[in-house]
Amino acid sequence: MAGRPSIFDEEKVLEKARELFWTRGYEATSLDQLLEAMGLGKSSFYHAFGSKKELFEKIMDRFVNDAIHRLAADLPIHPHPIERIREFFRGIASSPSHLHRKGCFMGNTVVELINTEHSLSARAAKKLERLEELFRTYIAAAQRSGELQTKEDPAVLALYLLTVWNGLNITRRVHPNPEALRPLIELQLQFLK
Amino acid sequence: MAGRPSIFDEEKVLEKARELFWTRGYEATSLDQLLEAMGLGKSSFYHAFGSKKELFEKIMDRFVNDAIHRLAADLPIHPHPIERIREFFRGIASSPSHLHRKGCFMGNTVVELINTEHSLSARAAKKLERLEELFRTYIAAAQRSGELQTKEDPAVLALYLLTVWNGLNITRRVHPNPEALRPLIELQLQFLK
DNA sequence: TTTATTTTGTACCAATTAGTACAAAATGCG
DNA sequence: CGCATTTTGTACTAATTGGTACAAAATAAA
Repeated sequence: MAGRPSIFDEEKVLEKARELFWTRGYEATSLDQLLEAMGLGKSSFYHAFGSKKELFEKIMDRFVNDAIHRLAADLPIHPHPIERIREFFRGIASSPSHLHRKGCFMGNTVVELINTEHSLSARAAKKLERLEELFRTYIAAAQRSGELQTKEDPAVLALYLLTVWNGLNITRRVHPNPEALRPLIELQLQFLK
Repeated sequence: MAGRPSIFDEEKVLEKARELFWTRGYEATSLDQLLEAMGLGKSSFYHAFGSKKELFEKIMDRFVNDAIHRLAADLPIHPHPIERIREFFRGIASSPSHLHRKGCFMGNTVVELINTEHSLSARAAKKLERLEELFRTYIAAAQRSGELQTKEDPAVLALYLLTVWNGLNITRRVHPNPEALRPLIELQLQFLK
């Protein structure tokens, strides 16, 4: 227990790497771009993170998607969880355009890597399943509490919401304007009543 | 008007290339993989297609997404166009698993290249807009003919269907089984009445 | 059969890819 | 201090990336 102290703050350096991976994807993010953004030398990088792939895995596990994370944190303390879910989706419409272009980190990863780096794609898919589970849990609870009247199977409704999320994250790339997205989202949310 | 005859059938060779691009994506498909699959030498390749990027553009323009193409061909001759659209979506559930893994060529392209090869991503986005227009046209017609009772704005309904399509093409990667997809799709189609 | 035209095969290229080897530097502990 | 331990910087690799140069091959028309 001694050794030369490391210069970098792991938290900050991972954040920089995530930003790059999120916007450019896995393959299109080169090691040199990572090193530059993280402010690390090659030696420190490999010593600390092992490989590009391991770094990517670590980032997926740590941050998941910001949005998912925030939602998961908010739901248990919200008096009307379903309303919080509605806000989750409504927020998409008013996002700044650079967020439209980034879309969903996990969705992007599933799409990009499913036939080339399947283990990474599957790992991302599991995060999306966690989001789906989150939806299912709170939908079921809301049906019991009376916040939701619908008799639809919570599992199907949850999968529906996941698909809305996935769909919006492509559609918002095609139509990055709130005027198009807002009525679309309101329509989609009509199943949540 | 003379010259050495070319060995390859352009149609077949483009089909091979599309298959590769569709499953692996743009970046992850190397020139060597293309040459091998197409059965061409480098010289013939560059002479005939210019560059990897131009080839990709040509393929996008020519084939678009198979599914979109077939739908666009069927709709004008179908007695109940909306029912044809429903079948379009129901077909997803019963697709073989290799199609689940491929997803939508244009959706994949929008996602992969939006921050790295923006012109290609935008080109793909335009194809998706064509699909959206197709939906809008036939929804509006069905409202006039009485096949649809809903009073929802055809533009919003069309964007909704595009988003369902986009969403399913990610969700089907996470849940490639018909038992999960079928009730989901039926739920989503309830707006089409 | 020459000639213009087009396609093809081979060799080559500079740049970039992810990743390693290894010694020097910087610490805490005994 | 001196030593074990850890992190860092520099140099180096082997493989792969997309793309070019150029001459040989194969044709149709004159």
